[in-house]
Amino acid sequence: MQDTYDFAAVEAAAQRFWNDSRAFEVTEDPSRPKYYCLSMLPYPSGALHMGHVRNYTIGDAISRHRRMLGYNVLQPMAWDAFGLPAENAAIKNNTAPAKWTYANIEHMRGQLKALGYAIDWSREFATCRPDYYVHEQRMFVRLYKKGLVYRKHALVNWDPVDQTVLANEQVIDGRGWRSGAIVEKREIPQWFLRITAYADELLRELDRLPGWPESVKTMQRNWIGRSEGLEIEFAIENEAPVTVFTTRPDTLFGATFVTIAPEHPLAQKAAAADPRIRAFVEECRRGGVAEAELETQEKKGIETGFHAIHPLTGERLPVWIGNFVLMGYGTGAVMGVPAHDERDWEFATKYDLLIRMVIVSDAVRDAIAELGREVATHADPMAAALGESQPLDVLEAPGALALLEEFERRIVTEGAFTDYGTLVNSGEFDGLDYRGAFDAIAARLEREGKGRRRVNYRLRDWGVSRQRYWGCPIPIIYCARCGVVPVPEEQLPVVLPEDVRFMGVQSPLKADPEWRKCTCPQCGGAAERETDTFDTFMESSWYYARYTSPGAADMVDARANYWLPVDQYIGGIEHAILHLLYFRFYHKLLRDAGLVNCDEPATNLLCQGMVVAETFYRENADGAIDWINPAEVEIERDERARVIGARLKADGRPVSIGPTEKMSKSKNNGVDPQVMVDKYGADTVRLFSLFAAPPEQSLEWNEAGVEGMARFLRRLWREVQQHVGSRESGTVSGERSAVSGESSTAPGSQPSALSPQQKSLRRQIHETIVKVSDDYARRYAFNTAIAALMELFNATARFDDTSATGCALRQEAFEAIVLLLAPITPHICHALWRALGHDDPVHAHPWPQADAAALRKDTVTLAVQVNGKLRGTVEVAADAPREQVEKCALALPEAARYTAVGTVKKVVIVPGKIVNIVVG
RNA sequence: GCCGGUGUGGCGGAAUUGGUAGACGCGACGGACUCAAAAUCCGUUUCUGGCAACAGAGUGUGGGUUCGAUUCCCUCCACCGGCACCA
Repeated sequence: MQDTYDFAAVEAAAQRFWNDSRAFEVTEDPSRPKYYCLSMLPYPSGALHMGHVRNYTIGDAISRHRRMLGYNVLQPMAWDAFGLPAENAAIKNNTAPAKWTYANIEHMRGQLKALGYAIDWSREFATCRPDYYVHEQRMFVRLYKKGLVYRKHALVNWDPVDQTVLANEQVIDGRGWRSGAIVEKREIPQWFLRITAYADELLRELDRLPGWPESVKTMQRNWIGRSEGLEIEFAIENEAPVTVFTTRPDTLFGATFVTIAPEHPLAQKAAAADPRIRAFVEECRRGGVAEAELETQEKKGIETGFHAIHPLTGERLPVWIGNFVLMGYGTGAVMGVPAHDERDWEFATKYDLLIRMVIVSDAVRDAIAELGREVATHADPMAAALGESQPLDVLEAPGALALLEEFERRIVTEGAFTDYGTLVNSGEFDGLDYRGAFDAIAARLEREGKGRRRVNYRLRDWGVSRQRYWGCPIPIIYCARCGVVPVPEEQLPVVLPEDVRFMGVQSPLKADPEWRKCTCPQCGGAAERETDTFDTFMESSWYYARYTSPGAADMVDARANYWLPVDQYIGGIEHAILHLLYFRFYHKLLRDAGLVNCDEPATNLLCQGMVVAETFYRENADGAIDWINPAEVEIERDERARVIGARLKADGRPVSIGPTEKMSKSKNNGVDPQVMVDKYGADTVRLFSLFAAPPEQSLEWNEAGVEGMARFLRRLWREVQQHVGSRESGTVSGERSAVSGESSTAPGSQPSALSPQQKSLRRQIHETIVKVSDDYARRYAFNTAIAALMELFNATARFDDTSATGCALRQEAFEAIVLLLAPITPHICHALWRALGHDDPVHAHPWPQADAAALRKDTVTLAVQVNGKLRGTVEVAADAPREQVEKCALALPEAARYTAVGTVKKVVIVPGKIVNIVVG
């Protein structure tokens, strides 16, 4: 055993042991319970960042804990290797995306291995390899044949200068990131997966995922956005009718205009006839397609000159074009009900359109009903007494009209009334509530053939086409004679050429006149391949399944049903909607293809928070901001330890302190995990990652905190070493503890023989086992588990009993600490466990069990409150009767002082917790 | 704009089912060791008043429920994540 803690040697030795013994390679074993612990796979961006370290450290702690509990644990790793950054790097450095990506993978694999994760590396793969994506192409072809794939036109961001499609991320303030040109919307043909066919199941199954965070389920529910409403047809004078969808048919009589999308055929027609309208439609093309951009832009419109006929009143309503109506959503047209819709109200107010109230609030209805009752009492006392007055048939009642007019005036001047209420100004439907009006209006429109009930989803089909090179080729062939032909399965994969030269912004696939040339599988004539590639969400939607079946001829084989579903999935909250919805959708596709037999891919989900750090900056003379890395800065404090400033170490001059933000290149506040591992060791980095915050919260990286963790591990090493040294020197005989389960002469076997101090330490050991076990298994609260282990360690270090029993207790305490800490800091625990005299490796040792006898308490401490305010504590026997507890509490001098001045009204006793004396 | 989340000492955080607010760590301060420094060890550390005993205040804001609220309900504010082509 070494005197001082040499983390580099300890970590290298442990990693060599795990590697040589293939400790974490697993196979299916029906005799043991399985546990599939999955962390989201990384994009190989070049270097590991702290977000990865956090994610994988959480997953590793969970995996190693489960392993010690006896589970057959699968923890795999792969590379989400297709994506935009590789193309950007290719343009910048003039290297092929493949070469860049593979080099990054090599480097990052080494970084992951240095962190000591218990990963089964034999299952590793990169998603950019043909033997991975061939399965994705085959699935696409099968889905095409099933009718779950289709092609349609959809809007993209178009950079008119670079002549290329831009990702939303590449549109900054409405301009292309490279060219600076104002981005336009452009419609191009694209491939879609019919996720909406699964919308209902994706929604319903959320209720059967108790292990997923409520917040994620709520976000997914809202994203799917199931709504029941009516499709209503508005006839247009001299033109084809326009169909709108509404969830508020009860407000139909309040419709005073119709708004259509700029891309709507009717809008196109209007634009052709009127240059002013053409200019407006043209203006609507400016800017990108991101929803956040569309929803925050100023609502604008123009009148088309067309008129719609209200389906029930026959009234002529003006047809407007609105920039907030989107062709891709619903029918591309909405009815304008300004009195009862926020957005329509704004639009009507801006363009001076009619606002007609057709719903009144319950408060107004009740007030009018009250007036009506008064009138009725005179006219027909009997009916009034029976409550038969029809509230809205009594508008003649004095004051009723005034109430209505006042309500309408408030709507017109202050804003729409969007709650449910009672119908007015709606002909035969007056007096009905929302539900009644919905049904009655639906019935009438259906009878007259002017509308139908419809369930609508906010969820749109998944557009999978990308006009990029570095992705999986879409296996489709276009033939002049046969049209669209999927590539036959036996001709797959369609291989993406990796040895390409990147010139400018265009995809090498599209630039190469040869690659696309092929023969039509149907007629044998000359044809062309699709040059678009898949959205990279495709690869990350089924990788979890591939891990279970390395080398399988199909996507997966029978092994998938041993491992799936994933027992614990861990990843960033930023994936709450898109990735996790596609992941669930794809699993259902696998199930319906007969490849797996469960309904959901993951039973438990943990979303970890971001890793953040302080930012520091200096403003240049020209107003530009230089962001300075926290590692280069020194903090200044006042006498109360408050931060008052910061200086650059290099020049000693002050820098400004910015907000604490997510680690990023742009704010230069990233901390390189590699630097931390080199300086402090993997165990210290892992320990800090789990200690500084609970997994779901954001984690603030702070190097002083890291040093604290290193200090703790050094102390642990030293104390265990001293304990082992004193034991070996013969001061005491080498006893084994109850914790490791290997002894019959443990202190636990004669509890009555223990001194109060010994009893107290032994209780703390076993209380810690209970608490830490719960923190691991139920709460994933590694921060509090570590805190409890630190407390136990501090108590053990202070415990200076040199008797044989004392030494045995120390052994018991250190064994507990090492076992309980092993999933978090596996390297040091691997070495210390050996030092404590064990031959089996700690990662394979059973998780410790608490001894119930050690937990037993004779007395309890109760807090004594007077009127809810703490005044002292009393110590009573654990089984003391209520009367005695009350007597002790009232006898407490601090309490008696208050009870003396007033009378005791009540004494609340919560057994084992508090006594609250209520004094009046 | 819409959806979801968060807010507690100087800082990160704890308080698990409505029951002693501030565990654990960092920082700061005082002390020991040292020629000195680093490292290490011991102690103090929510704020206000007080020599002290002690008293009062306190979990983003304002209100409510309760014997008792960081925890439950309502209002407002600030910040963070997502918004379908970043991954």
